[in-house]
Amino acid sequence: MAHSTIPDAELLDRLTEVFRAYGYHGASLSRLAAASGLEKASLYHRFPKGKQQIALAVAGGVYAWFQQHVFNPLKTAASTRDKLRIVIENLRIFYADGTKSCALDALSLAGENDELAAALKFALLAWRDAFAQVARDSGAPPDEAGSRALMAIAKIEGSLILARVLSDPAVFRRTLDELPDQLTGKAG
Amino acid sequence: MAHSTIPDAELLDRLTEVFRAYGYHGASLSRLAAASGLEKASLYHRFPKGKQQIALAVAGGVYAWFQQHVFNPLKTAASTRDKLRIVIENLRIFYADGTKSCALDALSLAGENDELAAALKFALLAWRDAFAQVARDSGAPPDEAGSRALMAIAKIEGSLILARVLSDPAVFRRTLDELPDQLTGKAG
DNA sequence: GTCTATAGCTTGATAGAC
DNA sequence: GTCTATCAAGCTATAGAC
Repeated sequence: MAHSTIPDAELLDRLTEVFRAYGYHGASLSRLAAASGLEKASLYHRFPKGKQQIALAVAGGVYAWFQQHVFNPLKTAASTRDKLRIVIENLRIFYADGTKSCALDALSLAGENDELAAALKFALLAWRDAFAQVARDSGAPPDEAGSRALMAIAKIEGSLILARVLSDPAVFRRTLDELPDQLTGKAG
Repeated sequence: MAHSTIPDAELLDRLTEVFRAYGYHGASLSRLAAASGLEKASLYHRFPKGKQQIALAVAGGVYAWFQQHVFNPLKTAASTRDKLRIVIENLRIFYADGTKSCALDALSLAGENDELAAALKFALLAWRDAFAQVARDSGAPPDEAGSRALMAIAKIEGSLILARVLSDPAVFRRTLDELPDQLTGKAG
């Protein structure tokens, strides 16, 4: 991609925003082209298999972001409190304080797209495992830790829907505030 | 089947399923026609303003269902425990044990559609108020009751996304199991 | 009230110039 | 690597027969 006028990372970011805002079916090639600043034919040059490949790249990009800003920080030797403070701040940034949807939600109504569905499932399981480790560190048994992690993720996902419908990020903010207690078991 | 009129309620149910399965943009007139058994022109006879009107009717139908099977049961004089048992069973039915999406989620990425957005917000606030009353009945102050209600709804919505991505309804089931404690404050 | 047929636009995708 | 131009198929929506 040496001669590209727009860097790959920047391009992927812009494409991601379209999928998060409109969902899989609503993210048309026209919208993707307009948002990226490229023409449709140029998008096909970079993603020869078209929209499915773009969606898969978006899912992969989001996974990579989470790996760097959520999963990896939780694996350091820092205290649970310090790690969670960083991760919560990063989640606040990723979801733009509750104003942007989760890619997991936006992409999971794609219909016939097994590869994408598998990628979303893989990413979600990695997220669960990262959160579950926090629960284990605070004394939860393995299966309880996994359930607690999934519940915490469910609250985040759900609060983003509510923030969207209500045009009010308050529920999302409270969810992030409660995340430490949620994972460490001080609340159900 | 040809030339036989379909009852309004049955028709609305089938249209609703398409929106819940594919989202607003993915629910094309062709899919709506195929699922309803009517031709596109017949759908326009019943909904002259087209897809926007269908989506609005779907939102209204879901609201009516919730009013009858969730909001009203919570207003009876029965015990909190008994009321919640009924409501939880009805939610399990509506979401088909976690295999069907929430209309709130599926319709809220519609883009430019202020009327639909307002209807979704209205329905969600009614749901919040119904759950909040349960929290108040168990001693929560008004604003805490409202927050607790929204959190409970967020968990339901989020667990449906997770169930969809994981193809596993376990998280949704656990969310429903925890709903009574969630609302009455025995868990955060 | 439902149908067939079709209009006009948008979609995902391709060909070929530069 | 990006562009203009184009295609067939799909889209929302309409007209008019029965």
